[in-house]
Amino acid sequence: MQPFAYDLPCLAMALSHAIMTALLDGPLSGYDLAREFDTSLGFFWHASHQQIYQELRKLSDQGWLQARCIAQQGKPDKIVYALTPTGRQTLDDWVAEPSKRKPAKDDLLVKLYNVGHSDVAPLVAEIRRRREWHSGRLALFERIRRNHYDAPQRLSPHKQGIYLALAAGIRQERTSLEWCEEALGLLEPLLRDAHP
Amino acid sequence: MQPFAYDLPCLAMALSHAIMTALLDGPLSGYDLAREFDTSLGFFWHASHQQIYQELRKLSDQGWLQARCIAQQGKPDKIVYALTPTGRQTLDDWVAEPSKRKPAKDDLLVKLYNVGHSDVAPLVAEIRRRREWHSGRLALFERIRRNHYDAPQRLSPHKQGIYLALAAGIRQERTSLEWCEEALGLLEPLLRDAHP
DNA sequence: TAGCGCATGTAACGCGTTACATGATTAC
DNA sequence: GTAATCATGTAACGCGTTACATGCGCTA
Repeated sequence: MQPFAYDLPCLAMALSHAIMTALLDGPLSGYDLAREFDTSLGFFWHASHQQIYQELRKLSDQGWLQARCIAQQGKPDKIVYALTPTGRQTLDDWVAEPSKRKPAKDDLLVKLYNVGHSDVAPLVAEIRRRREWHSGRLALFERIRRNHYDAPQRLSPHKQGIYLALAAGIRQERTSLEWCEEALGLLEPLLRDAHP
Repeated sequence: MQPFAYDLPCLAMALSHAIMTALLDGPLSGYDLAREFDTSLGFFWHASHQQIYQELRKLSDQGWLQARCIAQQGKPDKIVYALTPTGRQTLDDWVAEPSKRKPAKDDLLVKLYNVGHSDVAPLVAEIRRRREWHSGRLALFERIRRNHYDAPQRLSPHKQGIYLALAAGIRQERTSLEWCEEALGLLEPLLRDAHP
């Protein structure tokens, strides 16, 4: 029954926590957060500004963030959000929960099941495009590692955590690149004997 | 403006195409499809039976699948779906479209940004759990490869496509496993100097 | 004067998950 | 009897995307 339990809407499973995580290092505005979610944390959990603003509203209503309006000169006012002690506690509780893997879904792998029935040329083109993209991503991640996370054993625990996320990204991209090479090696020969 | 355009609801971006892909090899019932999506194709694009039944309804309404009721003895009747020529064409068109990568979102990587602020013990436990899971998955995938996709160069093009999906899975799992080892190597030493 | 950066939102909609629901037959 | 397998659905809801919307100040 639970009369008068929580009327507040439930919060996004993880985005809310990702936002709170981004606020660990200090208060930020929605705009700043949106840019943060285009890089760094956003490499592993992307979010659009629309989603972020809605989430910030909910998090404030819930009491996990404290909003403060800041007047600026030459720029529009902004609203800066800070973690509250309750928010901090909620975040810690979430970190302690077991995470669920979400199986990554990829169109391309489904399309591969159509080889032999459909034309392979577009798939080859797509895999070549991905090879370029992964190679760019890999270069970016490796540059970041070289510049900020060299010698991980000597880093602070906090930076070690971030390093491990980056390391996951690097391994991921490298693997994807290698797979692209393998796939092209197998599919390119099929291009000659074209399809009906 | 487009008056009287399509009144039919838009179809699931990829699940509909995944279902049609599964029907390339012959007609199947919703139940059969649901089992298919627990293995093989489902390794790369999972779907629940609820989702599948709804999608089948839409695909039939759209004219991309043909439903036929089959009476059985000792078992409930079943509805078997087959690709129509229009469906087949739609599928081919989809394969030829460029795919969009969806950046995989993973709670765990976000949680790693909390190291140094929250307790690492639950993260270490989570990574150990994942190590076991990935290792099981890898063993499964490698068994399938050994049994059905040995010597990929000699396979038919259709099987080569499926092989490549499997190969992506194998590389993925291997990479994840290696990452788990690296992460545990870095985080386990932090367990002793425990947290406030 | 046109476009970009800063700054914040609303609305609609689709995909996916979770919970709930039914009912027959076969195997232990 | 009671659990598992076969077989098919409905309803609610939340996350995420896309499209749409506003308005100031600086630079080319």
